[in-house]
Amino acid sequence: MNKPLNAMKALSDRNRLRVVAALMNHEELCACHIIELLQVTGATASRHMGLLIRSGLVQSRKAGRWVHYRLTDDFPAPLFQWLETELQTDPGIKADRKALIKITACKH
Amino acid sequence: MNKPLNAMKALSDRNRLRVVAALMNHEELCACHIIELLQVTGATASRHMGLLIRSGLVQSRKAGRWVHYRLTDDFPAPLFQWLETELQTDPGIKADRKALIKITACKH
DNA sequence: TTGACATTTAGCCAAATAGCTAAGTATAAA
DNA sequence: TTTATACTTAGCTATTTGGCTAAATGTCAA
Repeated sequence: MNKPLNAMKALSDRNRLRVVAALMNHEELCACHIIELLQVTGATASRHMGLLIRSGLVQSRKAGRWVHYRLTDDFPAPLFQWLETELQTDPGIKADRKALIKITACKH
Repeated sequence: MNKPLNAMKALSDRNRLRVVAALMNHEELCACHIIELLQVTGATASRHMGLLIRSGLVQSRKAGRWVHYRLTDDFPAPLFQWLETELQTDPGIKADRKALIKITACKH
């Protein structure tokens, strides 16, 4: 039961859940976007993303100095659907989405 | 995002995930069944069940000296579906299901 | 009412985890 | 080649969490 257990562990932290919610709306986000969104140090963001990658929910792509993250192609569909309905109306997530408009405005 | 976050936290522990998997197959389980399944003290089982209840995934029914647990009526359907597919073939869960046949044989 | 039993709560300890700073690695630009 | 930038890794600290034992609560039976 390690696969679902690791997925649950990955999503059991507020900041990681915020990142996944952001990636459900953004196809791809750069590390610096995530740092900006969560308001944590790069080191902290990097550790969260590493854990999400090891859980199999997120994948990364290195482009020059930048790393871009996205949900994996086989992100579990039922999980996606459930999160979508649960988070759609959440005030915190809505605030994040608003913030991301500005954050992603400067492209890399 | 507290509701999904608390659900994820509830399911991010191996023993609690095992209990939920068991309840997906059993309609209702007594505290003593869960103690027997997990091989932990009553106190530990009670704390896990309290957390599952506060997460909204499980409800309890007191019958005399015994407490029976079941999944809540509004256990998120997509989550149920995902867990079902993920856990169906899991060796640990299959072993639990086998063990539960004997454990639940003596009724309260 | 007393005693036995089922569960919960309180309190302790060890392990895990989220945050930080500082140091290391890798890439691009000067 | 040197410097600056983007990210990761290592190592530290504070907090959380899962296990236990012991004590408390609640219910049934004698």
